[in-house]
Amino acid sequence: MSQKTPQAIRGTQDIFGAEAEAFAYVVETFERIRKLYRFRRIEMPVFERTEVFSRSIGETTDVVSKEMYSFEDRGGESLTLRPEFTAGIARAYLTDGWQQYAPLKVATHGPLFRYERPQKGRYRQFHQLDAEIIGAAEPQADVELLAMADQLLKELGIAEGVTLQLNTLGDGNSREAWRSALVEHFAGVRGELSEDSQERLDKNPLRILDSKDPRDKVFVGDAPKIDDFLSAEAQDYFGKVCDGLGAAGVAWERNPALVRGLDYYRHTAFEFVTDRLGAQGTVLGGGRYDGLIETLGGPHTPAVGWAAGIERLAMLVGDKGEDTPEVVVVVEDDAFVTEAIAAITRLRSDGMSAVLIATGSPKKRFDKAAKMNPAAIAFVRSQDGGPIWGVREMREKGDFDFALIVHRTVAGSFNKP
RNA sequence: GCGAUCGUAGCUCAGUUGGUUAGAGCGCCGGUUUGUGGUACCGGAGGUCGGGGGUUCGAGACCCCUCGAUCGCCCCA
Repeated sequence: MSQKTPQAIRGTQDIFGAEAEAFAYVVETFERIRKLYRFRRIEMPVFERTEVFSRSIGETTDVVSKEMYSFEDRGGESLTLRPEFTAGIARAYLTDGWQQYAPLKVATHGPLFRYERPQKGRYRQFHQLDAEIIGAAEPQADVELLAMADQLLKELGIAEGVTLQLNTLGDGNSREAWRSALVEHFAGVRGELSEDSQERLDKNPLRILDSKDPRDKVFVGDAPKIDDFLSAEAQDYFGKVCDGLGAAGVAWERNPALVRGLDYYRHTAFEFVTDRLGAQGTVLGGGRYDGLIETLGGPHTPAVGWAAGIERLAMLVGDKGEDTPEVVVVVEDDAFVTEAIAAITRLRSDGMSAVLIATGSPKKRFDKAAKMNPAAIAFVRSQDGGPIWGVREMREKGDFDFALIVHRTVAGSFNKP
């Protein structure tokens, strides 16, 4: 290990080869699906004023104080690398006049940053797909978003082993009533809870529900259920979401312990989870955040959205492998490099992927060419002082004579022989 | 922030209870043979064994510190 080479920043990744192909495959599939559902593409800044995130998330949480990449710019302004998409999009909705397009369906993807300890499927710079519907209060919006997520996972070929867990947090009042009941329930057995959960009881009681500690699980089973606190409207809303999912053919299961840590979440909450990624099982998650836009100083605006970790999806997708070239052009005699460059240019213009090999001994050049497993190898050598082309077909490429096509192209002749 | 495991050539790894000039495969470079060519053979470059300190006659192996990686806890917008 050289002393002088700077190390990559902890939690960042250099993605290469088959992994990069899998990553691109995820993004390309998302782009295709998002158009099917008519979500409009947006590009967002990677950093915002810190308050965009701190106000929406809540000043007090650990999330804001410890887990954001915040820094001061030269003017003394506190800025933060985006830890999520939603807050920035909500800000743009207000500052860019996007309210005129409501209900607005938007999609984007890109890097996000969180100051966390890296582990499997978890990085400091990571990447997400994101889809939001802003200004739509009806349950159909939730359904459409979930149907899109479901189709995405299916088309990525990873739906097997991934399940949609669904819950409702109810409206503001339902949620509050449930929360107090939970606090009361757990406070009664406080001393028997894990240390972590005793702290959660004060800071974030809903989170006790998904504690991994067996000491807590004992009391989670008979904890109050949200269903007993839902208002008639909230119950009706959730019912319509469930019905819609049924109509859309989206399979799901109820998880009454699925919660959100932040107060602006209402009604629908969901996660697509797998057990194939160790401790980081959530592959796509989201919910309705009717309270968010108000925290940024906007009017009450219902909205719902989800985000999905690209590297987690890419891990499930598995190796996509890199394409092999269609043609490898081997320069056997260095006198004809120019001809080879002209020829490979024609190949590429005609839509064939091609690589040029012109280093090493002639023998090694052919070895290298063969190793790339191309459909054909084209080679130029000297004969009577001039260049002469040869083509060798390495594998079948359909019902046409690929070698002949390549030969015509490299030789610069498009006439019939 | 906490815990466990790990850190030997570009990559994947060997390296016996601490004992001579630290090895293999792949890759890379060169060559031989084959003379229209993927698989054979020979050779070469490349490592202060993550870094620092300590124990010892002697440390890649043992101890401490440090950095990094992996996985997990916390947190998860």
